[in-house]
This record gives sequence, structure tokens and C-alpha cells, in this order.
Amino acid sequence: MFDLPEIYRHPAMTTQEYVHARLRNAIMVGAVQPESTLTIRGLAEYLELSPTPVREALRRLSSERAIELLGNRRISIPVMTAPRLEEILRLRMTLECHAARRALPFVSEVLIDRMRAIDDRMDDYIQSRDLDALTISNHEFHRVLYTANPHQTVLPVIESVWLQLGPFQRQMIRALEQFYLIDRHKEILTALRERDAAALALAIEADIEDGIGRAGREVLQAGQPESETHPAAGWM
Amino acid sequence: MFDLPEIYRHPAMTTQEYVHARLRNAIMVGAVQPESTLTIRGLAEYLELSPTPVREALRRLSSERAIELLGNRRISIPVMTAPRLEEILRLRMTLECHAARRALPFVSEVLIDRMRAIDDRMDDYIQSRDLDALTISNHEFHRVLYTANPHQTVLPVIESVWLQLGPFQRQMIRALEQFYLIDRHKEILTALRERDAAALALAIEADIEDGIGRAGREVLQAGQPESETHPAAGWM
DNA sequence: TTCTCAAAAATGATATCACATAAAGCAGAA
DNA sequence: TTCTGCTTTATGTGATATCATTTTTGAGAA
Repeated sequence: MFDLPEIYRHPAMTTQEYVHARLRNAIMVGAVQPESTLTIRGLAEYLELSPTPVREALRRLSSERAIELLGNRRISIPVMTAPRLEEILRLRMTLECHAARRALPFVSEVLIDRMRAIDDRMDDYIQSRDLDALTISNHEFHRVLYTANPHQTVLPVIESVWLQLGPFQRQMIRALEQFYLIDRHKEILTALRERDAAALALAIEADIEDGIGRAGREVLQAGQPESETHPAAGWM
Repeated sequence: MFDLPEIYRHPAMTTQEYVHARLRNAIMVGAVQPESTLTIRGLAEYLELSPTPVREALRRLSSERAIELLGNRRISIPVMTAPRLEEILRLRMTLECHAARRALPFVSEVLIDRMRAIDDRMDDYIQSRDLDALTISNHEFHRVLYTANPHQTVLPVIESVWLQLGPFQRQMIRALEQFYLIDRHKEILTALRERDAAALALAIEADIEDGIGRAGREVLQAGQPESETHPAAGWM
């Protein structure tokens, strides 16, 4: 019924925090598919907890727009349509370019080294076909950059966008293996070393476009038969 | 102890939704100040409810970054510092310009008329000194524009930013009365009529800068004695 | 077989309770 | 007076119980 990847539970974590973190991680890596029927009590039983902390975690996730709590006792992952994907991608580009630009003055050589280390680790995960770890490392790569700015407030928003793209992650990562794209992360690192804001923005946009963008559109085209008859009417 | 403006409770609203909406509105218009000590049980007693729906509403608000649930049984409105205000303002500009640009192709004459009507109403509220209604109408003015795009996904993010600027609203509105600024909304409407994306972005940035930006910085300078000795070290 | 509808089961929302722990109050010492 | 440490109070968390609704199921009719 469910298959939520386990996570480490810090002793100081409340139950509600644990449920939230575990569900969030599961959605982020694409382990929860839109088809799966979620219920508060079902999740509580699966996790061997009472419904209370589960409901609170679900509410938080709906505020982060990772899930939707429909009024009629249905909990769902928002359905993705072509125009919605387009909007989310554009928003992600705007947000991450903004975050990168605001972080640039705080970027140090040490930080660039950390990012390169994460990027190297990603190559290992590609070799070992560890798709979830690859997703997490990819996020980590971006997060390290954006949090260089100590006053930064945009990261939670960006993570909310990542959550909304969660259901695409696994397909995206799989598509990445096929194409074996030019490594946009290397371009990001180069732009950082040269403190080139314009190049940085271009590299980030390309990274998003080549990753989620291309793969996401292919998934949508392949998986939605009705979009073949009315390709542009997904939102009606 | 509390003074949360009352709101209309739709019969279909759950208690948790009602609490969330009422608190959210109160924070948005600046009725909840950072000094106020909030507790789950205190709020529940004030609203004559059980703690459960109150806790859920507070959790959602913390996910929207309207409040912070500190581990040590303290709930607070995040303290504003000069660099944090700067970051939030820049983020708001980026987000609202993005939203406006994405909405522009969907803007119709009818929509512009609706926006102008809202702007006219704001002038009335300035006359009648109804500051909260002025804030709400100001948000409404922007919201109508951004939701012109039917696929729009950015509005919840923008509202989260508005929430974070909530504690400044009342001072800001008061400052607006003093300066009686050039009406940036008129510039926005002109840019919309001419379908001029660049002018629209400039008008929105100016609107934010002249409104929250100027007033917010003044409030911070006036109200924070320690920032006089170390003007740029607010975040350390 | 398929449809209809009533009974049964499941579910979400909320209140209440018990428990652990943090905050507040307060008495006595310095 | 001010600080220290203990007691009391208040608070957050999570489990459980109850109630109103929704969903599901299945028997009988078409």
C-alpha cells in the first residue's frame, strides 16, 4: 500500500515532525505517486501511530503544496498538467536565479569546493544507479549555494517547488541516464568561480530545463492519452 | 491579551480552517505584534475551542512562515532585521514581477476595470482611515492581477511573503498617509493597458519600494536602538 | 449482467485525557 | 537587594473516544 523510505529519527524529534519529514522525503524523491490513495488513518496504521500527529503532518504538507487535502476525505498529490508544469518550471527558474544572484556575494572557494564534492558524489550515484540519493544530492548541491547568503529567505519556497516536482523525480533521473546530458553543474561551478552573475543564471536555467524540464514534458506526453487529442487543453 | 479581528465563518468551514483564516488575517493586517506571547491553550481559550484545531492552524501558519513554533513552548512572530527586510523585499519584487509577467498575456479590459475599481476603493479607505481594509484591498489589487493567469502557481508564495511583512503593515499604511506618494497603482494600470511588460515590472517594483520598502526601513531605524551602534550587524 | 439504494464500514474533525517537560513563582541564602 | 534552587503551575504532545459524513458494499430489482 505504502512504501515510504525510512529516515533517521532524531531523539528530539516530535512524532509529528518525524511523520512530516518522512512523508516529505518520500514525496521529494518521487516515492509517492499521484495514484496512491492516502488516508490519515491508513498512514497512522502503517506508521503505527495515532492519527493526530499524522494529520498535523499532512496539513503542513498541504500548506507546502506537496499534497492536497480535498474536502471529501481524499488526499492526493496534485495532478500535473502540461501548463502547470510549465508554470512551475518558470517559477523554479525565477526563484533559483534570484537565490543564486543573492548568494553570489557570499560565495567562497570553500563553498565551491563543497559544491564540487557534492557533484562528484552525484557521479558515483549515477554509476550505482541510486536514483533517490541522486535526487537528494542534486537538491543539496543547489541548497548549499543558496544558503551561502546568511539572510536568505527564499529556500523554503524553492523546496516547496521541488516538492511539487517530486512525482517527476524518478522519471527525470531515469531520463537523465539515457541522455547523459552535458553536466550543467560544471557550468554553475565555473560561473561561481568567475563571479559571473549572468552566466550563473544561464547555467541554472539550463540545468533546470535539461533536467526536469525535458524529462517532465516527455513524461506528460507519454502518460496522458487525452492530451494527444487536445494537446493544449490540459487545464480546462 | 489578544485582539484578533473577527472574520466571517462560512458554515462549511472546519474549526481548524476558521482559526487558520482568522489568525492569518490578523497577522496579515499587522494585528499580531512580535511582542505578543501566543500559546496554543491561550488561543484556544480565547476562541473558546479545544487546543487541537488551534494547534493545527498554528502549524500551518508556521509552514507559511507567518509564525515560528520555537521548541521551547514559545510561539513568535519572526523578528525583523534590516538585512532580513531587504531580502524579503527583493524576494517580493522578484516574485511579483514574475507573476505579473506570466499574467500579462491573460489580462483583459474587464480585469483592468476590476483593478481600477479596487484602487478607487482604496482611496475611500484612505479618507476613512480604515487601515486594515486598505491593506486587504491593496493585496486584492495585486492578487486579481496575478490570478489572471489560470495556471498560476506563485500566488501562495507571494501571500506567504505578505504574511511575513504583516507586522509592518500598520506602520507602513500610516507612513503612506504622511507621504501621500505618487500612486504607483495608476502606473501599473497604465502598463497593463499598454501591455508593456517592462513598464509593468518597474511599476510593481516601485510600488513595493515606495510602500513597504521605505516605511519598513524607517520603522526598523526608529525602533531598534542597537542598530544605531552597529547598523549593519543585525543578523549576527 | 447492470443498476439502485439502504446498511455497514471507514474516515475526518474535534474534544478530552494523561504524561512529560518547560516556565514561573517563591522561599531562603548570600 | 540579588541570586539560587526547589515547588507549583502551565504548556505541548500524542492517544483515545465520539460524532457526523462519506465511502463502500452487497442484496435485490430491472
